[in-house]
Amino acid sequence: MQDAPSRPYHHGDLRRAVIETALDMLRDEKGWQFTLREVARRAGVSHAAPYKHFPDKAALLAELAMIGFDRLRESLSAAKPTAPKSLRDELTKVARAYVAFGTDNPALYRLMYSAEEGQAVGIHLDERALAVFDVLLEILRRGQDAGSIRKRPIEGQAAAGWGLIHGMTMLAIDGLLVSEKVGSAPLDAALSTLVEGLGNPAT
Amino acid sequence: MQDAPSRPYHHGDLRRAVIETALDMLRDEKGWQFTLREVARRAGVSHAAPYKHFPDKAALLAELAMIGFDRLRESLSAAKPTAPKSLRDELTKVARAYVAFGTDNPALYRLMYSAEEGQAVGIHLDERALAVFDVLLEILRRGQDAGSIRKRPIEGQAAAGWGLIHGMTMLAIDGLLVSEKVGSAPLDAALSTLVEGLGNPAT
DNA sequence: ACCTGAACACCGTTCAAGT
DNA sequence: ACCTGAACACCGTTCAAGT
Repeated sequence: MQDAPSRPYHHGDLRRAVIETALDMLRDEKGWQFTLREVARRAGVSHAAPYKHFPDKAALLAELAMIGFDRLRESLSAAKPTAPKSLRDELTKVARAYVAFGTDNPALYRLMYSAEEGQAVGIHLDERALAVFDVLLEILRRGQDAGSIRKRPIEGQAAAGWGLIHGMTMLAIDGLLVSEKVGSAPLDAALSTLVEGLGNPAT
Repeated sequence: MQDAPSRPYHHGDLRRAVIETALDMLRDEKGWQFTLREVARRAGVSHAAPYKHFPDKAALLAELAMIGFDRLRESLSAAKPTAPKSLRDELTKVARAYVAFGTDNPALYRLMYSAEEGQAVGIHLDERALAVFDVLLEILRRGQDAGSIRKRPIEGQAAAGWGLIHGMTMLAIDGLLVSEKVGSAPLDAALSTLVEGLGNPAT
C-alpha cells in the first residue's frame, strides 16, 4: 500500500507485506504468474526473505487463493438483497456480483480456481469454495420452502447454478460472451435460462 | 509416439515431433506448465532447435490450444446422436461428451481456456471456440424450429449452455462437484436444470 | 536449410553467515 | 528471531558457428 521508506525492513511484518505486495501484483498483471523474487524486490527485501514466512511459492499462492474466496463470499453476502423482491431478483443480483468479482479480479479469480490438482496451488478447494456454494444452497432452500423453486434435489440445482455462474465468469474473464462490445446481455440471458430452469412454473 | 532411434534428427519433421511430444507431456502432467527445454530433450534435439519452428513458447501453446479445439469439436460431433430421441437426449449426450473431453484431457483443456488475455497463449479464442459454440447453436435452432425449445433469443440460450457446461467441466477438472466419490450425479442434475430452463413447458 | 553450443538474463530454493 | 549473499540447478531466448 504505502511506499516503504528506503531503510530496509528491520523487523516489520514481512509476512503481511509479502501478501499485500502479491495481491497488488495480481491486480496489476493479468495472469498470476508473478515471480517470488519480484515480490521480494517490491517489498524491499532480499529474495530469500519470504522463505522465512512461507515454505515455498505454492504456499503463498494457496494463501492468496484463500483470501480470494473470503473476499468473494463477502461480495456475495453484500450483494444479497435483504428484502428480495423475488427469487429472480435475488439470484440475479448474487450472480452479477459473482461475475463482477471475477472480471474485477481476473488474476486472483484464475488463481483461486487453478488450485488443487494440476496447478501450483495446493489447497483443498472444498472448504472455502463450499462456503460460496453455501450461499447458493441457502437461497435455493429458501426458494423451495416458499414454493418459488421446483422441488428437485437441491445439490443438483446448486451445481447447475455454480457451474453456470463459474463458467460465465471464466468466459467473461477470457473476453468471451461478455465483453465491452457485447455487453452483459448474454449473461443476463443465461441467468434467465437458469432461473427458468430453477423456477417453479406453477407460480 | 514411437521411440526415435538414438541417431540425432538429421532432417526429420521436427515441427510435428515437437507438437506430438508436447501433447504427450500434456497427457502425462496435470498442468500445462511444461518446459520447452524438456520437450526438446524428449524429442532428442538441442533446446534451441524448436525455435527454428516456433517463434517462442507462446506460439507452441497457441498451436496446441487450436488442436485442442479441433479435437473437442470432433468429440462433440461424434457424440451427437444421428437420430436423437429427444432434445434432452441430444443435449445430454453432447454435454457429457464435452465434460468427458475436459476430464480426459485436463491439461489441454486448461491450456485452451488459458488463452487470450492474461495468460501465455496469444490466440483469439473467438474463432475456434465459436466453432464449438456453433454446435450448441445448431441444436438449439433445430429445437426452436421443432417447438421443443422455448422461443427465446438463441444467443442467450447458447450462452447459458456453454457457460454451464464449461463451468461444470472446469469444476470437474478441479475435482469439485464431479469426482470419483460423488459420481456424475451433480452433472446430470445440472443438465436437467438446464434442459428444464431451455425446454418448452408446453411439450 | 536445419541444428548445436555457449551465452545472457532470469527463476525457485537452500544454506551458511550476518545483525 | 529475522534477514542477506552466494550458490545450485534450472528456465526462455538469442546467436554465432557448425553440417
